[in-house]
Amino acid sequence: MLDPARLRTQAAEVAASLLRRGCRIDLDEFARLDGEVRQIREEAERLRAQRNRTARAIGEKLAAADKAGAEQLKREAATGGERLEILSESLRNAQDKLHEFMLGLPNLPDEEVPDGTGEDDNVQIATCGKPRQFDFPVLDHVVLGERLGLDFAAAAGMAHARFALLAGDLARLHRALARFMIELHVREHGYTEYWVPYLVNPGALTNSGQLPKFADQLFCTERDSLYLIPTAEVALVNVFADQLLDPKRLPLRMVAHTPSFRREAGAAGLDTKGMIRQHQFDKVELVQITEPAESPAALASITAHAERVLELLELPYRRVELCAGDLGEASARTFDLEVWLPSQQRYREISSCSNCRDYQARRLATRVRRSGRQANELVHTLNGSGLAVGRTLVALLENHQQEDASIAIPQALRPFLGDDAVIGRPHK
RNA sequence: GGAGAGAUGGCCGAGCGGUCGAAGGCGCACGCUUGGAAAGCGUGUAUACGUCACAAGCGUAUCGAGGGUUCGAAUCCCUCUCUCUCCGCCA
Repeated sequence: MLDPARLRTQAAEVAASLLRRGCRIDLDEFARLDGEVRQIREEAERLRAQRNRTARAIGEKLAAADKAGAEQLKREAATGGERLEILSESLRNAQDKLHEFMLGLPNLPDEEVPDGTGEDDNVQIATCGKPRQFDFPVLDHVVLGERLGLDFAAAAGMAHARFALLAGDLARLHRALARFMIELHVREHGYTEYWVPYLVNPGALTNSGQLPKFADQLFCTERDSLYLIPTAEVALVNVFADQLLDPKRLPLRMVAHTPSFRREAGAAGLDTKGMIRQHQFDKVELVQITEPAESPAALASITAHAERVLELLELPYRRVELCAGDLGEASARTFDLEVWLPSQQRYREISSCSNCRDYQARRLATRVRRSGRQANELVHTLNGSGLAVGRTLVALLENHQQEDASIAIPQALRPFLGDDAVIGRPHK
């Protein structure tokens, strides 16, 4: 959510900023809704102040044993209640409308964010690692995976399209990857591990920015009105909802390994083959909660933490900065990490690291306590995938395949895989 | 799912129709004390919104949430949510 005060005082700047990401705000509508709220509230507060004064006076009369005076005041106070009731009702309505309007607005892009309207305008910042030259025909992860225990038919049979099932060494590899990532972030990057609910209520999703706009992308349990998390970010960021934090506790670094569930509505025809785009995928998610001034540095750190995973797994990748038009709803600035896929001869997203500044914090009401007469402040929140486990599995299979279709395991991962150096060697 | 108990400020905990935004303690901040620290002593310390200069002051709201009774509700009534205990079921 944007700062309503800023929208009042710097309307033109806000509108221009939103326009960069392709969002046209109706400033007149805002002014109308906001003005209505303020006008009604002013009158309601005046009436309430009057009522409170009278009630206090009655109390004083009674304390002074002035029964007659108290009765007199009571008679006066009896009128005017209906007007206040009407005002309260319309105030509630006006506030709801304003709130709904505000919930529809995305975050403002940071000034450094490049212009652009979509994916094609994103800016490559760096490439890291060289795509390997193969001296044999490369196989894609579906062919490689099926040899090892990847089974889409079984998954579709028991669930639906866009679900996968892993067996044997592939399931072991998947588990090893997740453990490797989370241990790295906990032991070397200073994150605290969380284990969180995979079903959350609408309030949690509104706080993190998924609702009300993106309900279509979420799986919902009809009977209980709970939603499956589309990312652990939702759960992690809500841990500190409604809290006033001691600045000494910041920055908070949190990591969780969870499944993520996405309906992928509107993605018909995209990545229909393979494990790239699934309804359910595991992800190791990083979240940082920081002092406002620290969030730019934190974005750099969270991105570096995700990159470290790719480096240790010896996977070639590049870092891309999203243009204003491609930013996620809550993000002010985002770096995507894209891993090289030999079968596709291109880089594919494997991590997205975002600084949401105070956009989520405002909905969450997560603040830092300031001493003296300084006003308390909203924290900044950041999130990044460190990494998407399924896509990492895909990248690992393809990049580390050998001529006999077995998979070489990078050194750093071996301790998590019973020290195996290769998996899927053909049987003699 | 059944029965009972509870939900108060950053935390603990009193209050059970009026001057209660709320005693007391802890914590925290500042000061005194000290060679320095601890202890001790003193002072201060809820949040959000409005007005306004993001000051002071003033006003409004907030004692789990929503409704009700009343001139007036943390306190009384109703509904809901959550937590705990016991029973049932169960990975």
